[in-house]
Amino acid sequence: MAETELPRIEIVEPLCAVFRRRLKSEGAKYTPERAQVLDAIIRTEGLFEVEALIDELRHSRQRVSKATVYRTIRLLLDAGIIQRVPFEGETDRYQLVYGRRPHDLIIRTDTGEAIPVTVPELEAIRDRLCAERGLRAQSHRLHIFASG
Amino acid sequence: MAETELPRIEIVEPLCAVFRRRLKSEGAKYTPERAQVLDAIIRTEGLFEVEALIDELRHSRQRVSKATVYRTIRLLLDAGIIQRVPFEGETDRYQLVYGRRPHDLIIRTDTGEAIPVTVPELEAIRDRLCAERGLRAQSHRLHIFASG
DNA sequence: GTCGGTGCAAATGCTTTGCATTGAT
DNA sequence: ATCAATGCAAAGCATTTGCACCGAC
Repeated sequence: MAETELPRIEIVEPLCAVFRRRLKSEGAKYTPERAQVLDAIIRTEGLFEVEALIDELRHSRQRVSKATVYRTIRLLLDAGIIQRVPFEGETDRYQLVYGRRPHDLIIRTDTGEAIPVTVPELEAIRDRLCAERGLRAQSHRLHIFASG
Repeated sequence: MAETELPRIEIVEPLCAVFRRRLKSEGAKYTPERAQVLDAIIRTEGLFEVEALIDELRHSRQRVSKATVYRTIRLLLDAGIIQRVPFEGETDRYQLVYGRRPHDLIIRTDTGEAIPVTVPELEAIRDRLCAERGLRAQSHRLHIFASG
């Protein structure tokens, strides 16, 4: 399952099914609120902030409270479906990662826009650097700051 | 000035002088409290958290209030002497960067230790990625998470 | 005496939590 | 009935800010 090709792999199974299965496996429920949160995230391009998500959901048919949004985000993190992307000083953003390569980012310093990119050779580099020091690489994060 | 050799350049001038000059240039003062904060940071190995810095300073001869620590950190950031390193979910850490190459880091998830590394080929990669999109790369940051 | 700097305590803003209620099986 | 999920409001934290006081030039 997953994690094979380059920029983005074929997702053979809808994300909501992945999430539902995950929840079921730990005795939790796939509720309308949780579905609503996941849907809103899937509709998102690139990074999102929790506040934007909450706004988005405010106008959705199934109202979802702020507390539930935060709780669902934690579940999605634990499930490996989304990933937190820390920003300096600013509030954390999140992005979908399930079935995708972990994103590297180009962040435009003029517009603030974050452009996901994939740098395949980075994994070899990082593994080598860690191996040289007797460590095992777990993940990495590359932020490139640029302007137009 | 500075910014030349690889892992770390010779610093011809003490950091406190750099800071003092910077402050003077904007009509601000190099106070004992600010000196104390900078000293504590210099004594630090690698990354530090604000809370640890405050603790450290609590036992120093010149007491420094929490507010002043935060205010001084902002000044040091603006001066390019330290850099904020965001961590997922956790509170931000900081590190000295003045007179050093922008660090790439291996961060040990087991011990919290931050190991500066330099990945020369990264600059070519980042320039290429930006050029492909009509952008100009300014800087980058690579954090590799690993454990022993 | 004018300015900036400091410490304190209060305020802020994001996130989490306690608790009573609700809903599904 | 049981067990988890929800919404709300309150609590928690790290950080920032307002303000009165202090010290250097």
